[in-house]
Amino acid sequence: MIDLNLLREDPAAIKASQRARGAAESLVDEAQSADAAYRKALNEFENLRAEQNAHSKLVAQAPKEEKQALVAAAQELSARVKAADAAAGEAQAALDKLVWKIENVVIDGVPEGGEDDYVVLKEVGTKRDFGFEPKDHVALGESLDMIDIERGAKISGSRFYFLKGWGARLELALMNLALDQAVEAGFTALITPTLVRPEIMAGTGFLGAHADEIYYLPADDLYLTGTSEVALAGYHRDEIVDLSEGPLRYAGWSTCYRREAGSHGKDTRGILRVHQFNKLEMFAYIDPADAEAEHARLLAWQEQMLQKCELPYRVIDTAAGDLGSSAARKFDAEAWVPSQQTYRELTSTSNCTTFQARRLNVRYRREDGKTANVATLNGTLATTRWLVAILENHQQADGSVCIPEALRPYLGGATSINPKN
RNA sequence: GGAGAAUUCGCCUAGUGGCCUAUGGCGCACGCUUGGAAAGCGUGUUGGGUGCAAGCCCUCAAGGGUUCGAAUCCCUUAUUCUCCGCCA
Repeated sequence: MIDLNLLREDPAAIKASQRARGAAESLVDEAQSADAAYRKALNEFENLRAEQNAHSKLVAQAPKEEKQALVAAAQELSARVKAADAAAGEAQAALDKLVWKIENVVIDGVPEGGEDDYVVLKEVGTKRDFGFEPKDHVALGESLDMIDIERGAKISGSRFYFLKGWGARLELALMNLALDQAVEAGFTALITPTLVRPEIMAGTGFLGAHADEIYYLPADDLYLTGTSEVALAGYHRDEIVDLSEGPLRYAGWSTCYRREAGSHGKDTRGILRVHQFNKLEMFAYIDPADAEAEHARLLAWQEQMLQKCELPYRVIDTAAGDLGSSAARKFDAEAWVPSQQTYRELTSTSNCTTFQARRLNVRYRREDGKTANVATLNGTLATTRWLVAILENHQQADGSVCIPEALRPYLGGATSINPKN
């Protein structure tokens, strides 16, 4: 949620952000008056409560014969306190409802507009001139016996698959390469729960507009997470974390589950868009003043991984309207996919500033001893989707796939994956 | 799945309806003492809300309830532990 102080002091900034996102500006005015009403109601309740507390002391100390009269007065006061309490509670609920609808305030420089209004920040690497008709990852996965989509569908339905042989090994190699890089950079490795309680799902903002993207287990009232970000963000919920030795950085590995409810007919071929995949996610808790610098670092680590996998890619600055509600800025790195002659997202990194931490109540102690909300940031370091780009970009004319050097130590030193016959 | 016990400040702990504006210890911080340290002594030490401020309000796992008044009584939920049962 947004900072209420900002709502009081600089509502114009929030309005500008809402405008850039194409979201309702009127929410800001509504929230402001709800805030004023809440504070008024709270004040009335607190004054009455103070009166009641004082009166209660009189009752306790009064001699027996006076007690009855005092209690009678207290009863009447008690009723008024109860009413004021209820009114304040309602005012707060009304305020919360409005405030929760306001999305994070975008950072200056984020392009305005929607999905197609991104700005390309850079293009790195060269797209290969194959000199032959490159196969797509489905054909490669099949001929190299790495990806079995048919049997995936037989077992679990569409958008499921088996990774087999070199496919399974390549996936684990990729995850291990990413994990080792993260650990070397100072991240703490975490394997996270993938089933979480409703309040964690809601707290991380995933139960909002995209609730139908999420698998839910009604018998247990648990949600399957679409990213370990959920568990990583919830990890320090209701805590005052120690940032005196620098930011807390976690590298969370988990399987991710997504219903892909809104994408029927989109990317139906192959493993580009699937219901279940693995992901290594970076997550940082940091002093808000350092958040933008950390965002740049996360992006740099992502680029490092892409370069280790020897993939041509570009980096885009996502437009305001295409940001998640928690993100104040988002960079995506997209790898070139030869069979589609287009760039496809392999990583995404969001700076959530204090928005997510405020909702999850994660704070740190500042140098002046006061507590304040931390900033949280997240970013992908590897996912199953990377296999698509790796297979397609490194395929050879003879149908084999050359293994990027950085991955070889994780694959017993193998240099290429070859067809059986 | 069944039965029982527990949850109080970073940690341990006192507390069975008004004197709890929550006890004591450990730890931590600051001060005194010291050549310096330890010990000792003293002071401080949960967070949050609201207000220009003084202050006031909330916070004893969470949420409800009873009561003029709840850490304390009742209900629900969560978590932990013990025992029994079941089990890949």
